[in-house]
Amino acid sequence: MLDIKLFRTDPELIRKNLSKKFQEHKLPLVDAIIELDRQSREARTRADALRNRRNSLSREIGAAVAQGRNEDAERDKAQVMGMAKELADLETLEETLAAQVREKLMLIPNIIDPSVPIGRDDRENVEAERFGEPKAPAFEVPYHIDIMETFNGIDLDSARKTSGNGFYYLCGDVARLHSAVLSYARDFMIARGFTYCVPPFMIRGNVVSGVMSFTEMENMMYKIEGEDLYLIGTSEHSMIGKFIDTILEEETLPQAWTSYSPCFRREVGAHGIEERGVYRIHQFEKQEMIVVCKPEESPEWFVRLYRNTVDFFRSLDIPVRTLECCSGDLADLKVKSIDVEAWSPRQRKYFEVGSCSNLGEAQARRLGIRVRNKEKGNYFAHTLNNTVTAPPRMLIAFLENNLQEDGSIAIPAPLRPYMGGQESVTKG
RNA sequence: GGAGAAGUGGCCGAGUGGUCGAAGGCGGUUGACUCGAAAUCAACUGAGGGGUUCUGCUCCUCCGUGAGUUCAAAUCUCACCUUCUCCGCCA
Repeated sequence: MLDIKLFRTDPELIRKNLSKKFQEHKLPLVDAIIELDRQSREARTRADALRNRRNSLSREIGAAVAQGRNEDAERDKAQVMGMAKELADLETLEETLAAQVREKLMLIPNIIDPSVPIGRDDRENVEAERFGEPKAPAFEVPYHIDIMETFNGIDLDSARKTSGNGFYYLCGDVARLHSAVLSYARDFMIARGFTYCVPPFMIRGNVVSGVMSFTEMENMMYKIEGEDLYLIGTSEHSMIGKFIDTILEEETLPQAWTSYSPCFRREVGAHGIEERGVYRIHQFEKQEMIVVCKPEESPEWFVRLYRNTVDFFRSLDIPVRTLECCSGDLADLKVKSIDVEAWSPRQRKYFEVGSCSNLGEAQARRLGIRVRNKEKGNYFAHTLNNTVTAPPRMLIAFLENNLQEDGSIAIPAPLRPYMGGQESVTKG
């Protein structure tokens, strides 16, 4: 969501940005917004004048009544009532116009960072950097579910029976690996100065509609029957929601949080739930990071955030690369976004394990997350978020990359304390 | 689940129809005093928006949300939302 003032001062910037994002069909909206805003202000100015007149007359009536000048009071009352209709009509107009402006404003994408590569869709995303040599073992790497099954580590049949497709039972060492990865990720982020947080796993409807669009809400969120509560799709929802309609003291910034939560996603209209696998599922767990900071610091934080994920995966000996999201693939709210992808020795390609986004002030503007500043006036904070790791999916990369020829799984040193000191997991 | 109470500025808290955007206190900023932001004293200190001859002036809106009564609503009426306390139940 952009500042309406930008439409008054620099509409050309908005138009160019639309072209970069291949959303030329929204160009007429810009002129529509400018015109509606003009009408809106005009209505407001006229209504303000009438309200001013009404207020001063009301004060006079008060004084007249107090002094027993009833004729004066009655005369002024008649005057106020005489303009009541006009004012009521104007106020309706004000509301209608303001709502129209807001509605259209929501459709205009955020101004993207100059560094974002121009492209139409995800096929034009650009590889930025590789970390670690992609592994190509001499032996065949099985499908991740098959690897898990050799350890009796997954039971999808039972999960389908109890919960349906898109759920899983993780068992034994695989379940322990899952928890170990999360615990390690938590400590990894704490060591880097982030504050650990376990947030609510359900949030109210008004928070949901604040943090995402209506279609996103329909496609992602599970609603609790009979309650105004939704299961979170990521802890970012509760973590950012925590700041809704607050004015932060400047010295409390930056706020760097790492949060844990289960995540629930309906995945309607997405790519569907994977039949056999834990790549895309209805329920998973995730260690997340979010940052609320001053505008001038957000580009620097963006780099720090995705580097955390890269370093985390590298510490587990998993090769990764970063993929720059191109202009056309970038969600409307985002200024810049980069995916972290892990290497799959089985598929011999990288696949997404995390996504880092800088939302600029767009999210903060929408949610009313401001920073107090007496000299310059209060301003909107910048918000960012990034995945540390989401284990069911990251386990795919973990198992494939650490699989030994004898079928055992090597446990990289940093993870061993969380696995009872084991150096490897073997078939039992 | 049952009963009761309450929602006011960064925080606490007064305010039951007109000069109330709102007493008082805390916190904060600035100044005086001082070796010293320890104490004391003084001034200032909510948010959003419009207009403008623009770093000033001015106007409008906001006291949980929405509707209503009235010339006029923080204050009266109705509905809703939320929170708290006690009892019951339970990890």
